[in-house]
Amino acid sequence: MSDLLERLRGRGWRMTAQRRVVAEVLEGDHVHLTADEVHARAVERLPEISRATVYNTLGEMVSLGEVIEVSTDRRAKRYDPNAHRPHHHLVCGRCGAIRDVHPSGNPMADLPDDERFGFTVSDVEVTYRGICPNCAATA
Amino acid sequence: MSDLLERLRGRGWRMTAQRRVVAEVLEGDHVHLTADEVHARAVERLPEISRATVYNTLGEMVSLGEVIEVSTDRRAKRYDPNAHRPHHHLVCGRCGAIRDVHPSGNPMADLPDDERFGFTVSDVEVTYRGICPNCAATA
DNA sequence: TCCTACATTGGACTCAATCCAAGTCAATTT
DNA sequence: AAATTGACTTGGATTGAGTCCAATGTAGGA
Repeated sequence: MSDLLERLRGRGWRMTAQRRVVAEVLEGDHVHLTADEVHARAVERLPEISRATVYNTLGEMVSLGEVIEVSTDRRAKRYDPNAHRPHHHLVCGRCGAIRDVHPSGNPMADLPDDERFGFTVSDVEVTYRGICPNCAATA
Repeated sequence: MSDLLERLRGRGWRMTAQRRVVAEVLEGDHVHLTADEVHARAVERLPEISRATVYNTLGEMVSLGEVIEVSTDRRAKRYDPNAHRPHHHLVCGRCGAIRDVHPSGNPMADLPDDERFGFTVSDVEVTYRGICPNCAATA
């Protein structure tokens, strides 16, 4: 069931009720919750969990590489448990909805040496922006 | 001289000392200043200019399409006057330095229809991340 | 020159996130 | 099973970036 939880346990992560609940809340595909949304859902299962703990826990999952931090706009960061398969994001500019996408092509290979300015380039992030069908209907 | 200033004037933009100074501060290539940095430099020329005005003015230049807002991390937004030529960004994860880059390839064409989820996709942003030579030396 | 619609100001406010010192607890040790 | 202890949690204060707003100033047209 809890894929993420299993992965975390497998890393010898110290388990607490709070951490378990946060991990459970993050299960699923196309899940991109903000810290506040995670907190709201966590509170349903564990009423006394604090915001600080949610922030701490999410931050650690990110450090462990089991969750990806997605910052597509100036609003709150979103947390994506889909860390096992490389992917990019498609974002609705109106409501902020996010979908995981897997474009063809290899943008890393598209950056010529003479445009690297001596940087050690380690990562590329591609963000597609547009309007989701839902917002388009409510234009 | 001031390319940006000319473009803005040409659009019938009401000119004030504050707006002129902000436009002047933004001249150049690979310029990616934060609002606060723009304010600091503007104050040197016009001591009484306020932060609010810098924010307002930058915001308007962005609406006019003459300046691009670059938000590559959770730190302050940066403002890029290079709005005439499409480009992407290479960012140093350590110090936040930014370079404009022009990768080959067309990421827009790389997103298959069945991965668009009904969105009207209007834009793609590619962000390369790494470490700049300067930070690499000071490892 | 006068007028007025638009621009500027600075201080209060918001929102997301981080910090911190005190209290709590999971897991190891005895 | 109890003691131990270093890691985890808490909530309130704080930070940082940015926005808002009512009062004041001014560019540019008549």
